[in-house]
Amino acid sequence: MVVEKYRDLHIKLTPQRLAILNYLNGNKTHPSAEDIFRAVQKQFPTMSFATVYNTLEALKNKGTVQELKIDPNKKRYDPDNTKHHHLICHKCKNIIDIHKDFKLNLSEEMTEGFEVLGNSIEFYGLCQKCKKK
Amino acid sequence: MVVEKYRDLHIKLTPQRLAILNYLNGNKTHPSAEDIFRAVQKQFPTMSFATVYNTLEALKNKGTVQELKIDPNKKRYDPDNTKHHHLICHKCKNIIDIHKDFKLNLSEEMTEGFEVLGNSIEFYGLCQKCKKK
DNA sequence: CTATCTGCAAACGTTTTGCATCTGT
DNA sequence: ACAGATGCAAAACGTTTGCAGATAG
Repeated sequence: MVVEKYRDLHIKLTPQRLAILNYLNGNKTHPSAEDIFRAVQKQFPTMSFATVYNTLEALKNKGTVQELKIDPNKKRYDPDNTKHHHLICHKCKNIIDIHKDFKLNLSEEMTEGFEVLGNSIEFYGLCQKCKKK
Repeated sequence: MVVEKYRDLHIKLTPQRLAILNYLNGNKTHPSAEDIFRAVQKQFPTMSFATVYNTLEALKNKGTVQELKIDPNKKRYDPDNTKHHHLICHKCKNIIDIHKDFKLNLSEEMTEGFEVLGNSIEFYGLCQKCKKK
């Protein structure tokens, strides 16, 4: 059952939260808060944005969901917490995941004393559909 | 003189725009619209945000300035239009430029028909100051 | 039982817009 | 001369917050 799966998050599993978790589970569309809101609202007509953001905040803190900075106009969320990158279509803004580990070494002189802990790559291009037009 | 430098942008060079261009010229701080507004307001007390955004829009279209998606809360702008990446401090959000070209090849099967045109890398870490604390 | 969550509405910070006036080319 | 820029205020947009009532653990 679904509930079992999320027990170890140690957050209160309200029906609304379970609906959000189910919507996110395996979701590769990198939805915005509004996408999530709209999807869950079908099941819970009284659903509010406060609950969506509250839940996303909790999931971020647990490391279950990642906030993406890919879209300058709104935050988007990614339930895939394995290390991966993104390939984004310039035109339609569609995003696909790139599961590949790149070795990106920076020389000391470039980092100005920074301790480098991670990286995230955005690839840009045109998806098949947009290329044809 | 400064004006000469920007003639070939073929946009109207108003005093306000020249002030913005001067502020951006060689600027490595990746300023937000408000940073720009505040800086230019000192010279032009009647300066408005509309003018800042309008000018940034024009410069984006000319490829002179790049809009950064690094900060989820506000857009930041980068007048360096050479190919480079960014290293960002998790704590203080300070950004430094990384001028290095990485070869990032993606296999056909990964790109799902996308035509890959470019990439942008964000490195994350802790800057010297924040590391000490 | 109580710490936490929900839903509503109001507040917030950033960005965009409409419009009358002004100005660079 | 006139296309396009300015400045102001209002509106739009995504996100956050305060709070009273509800509920999971």
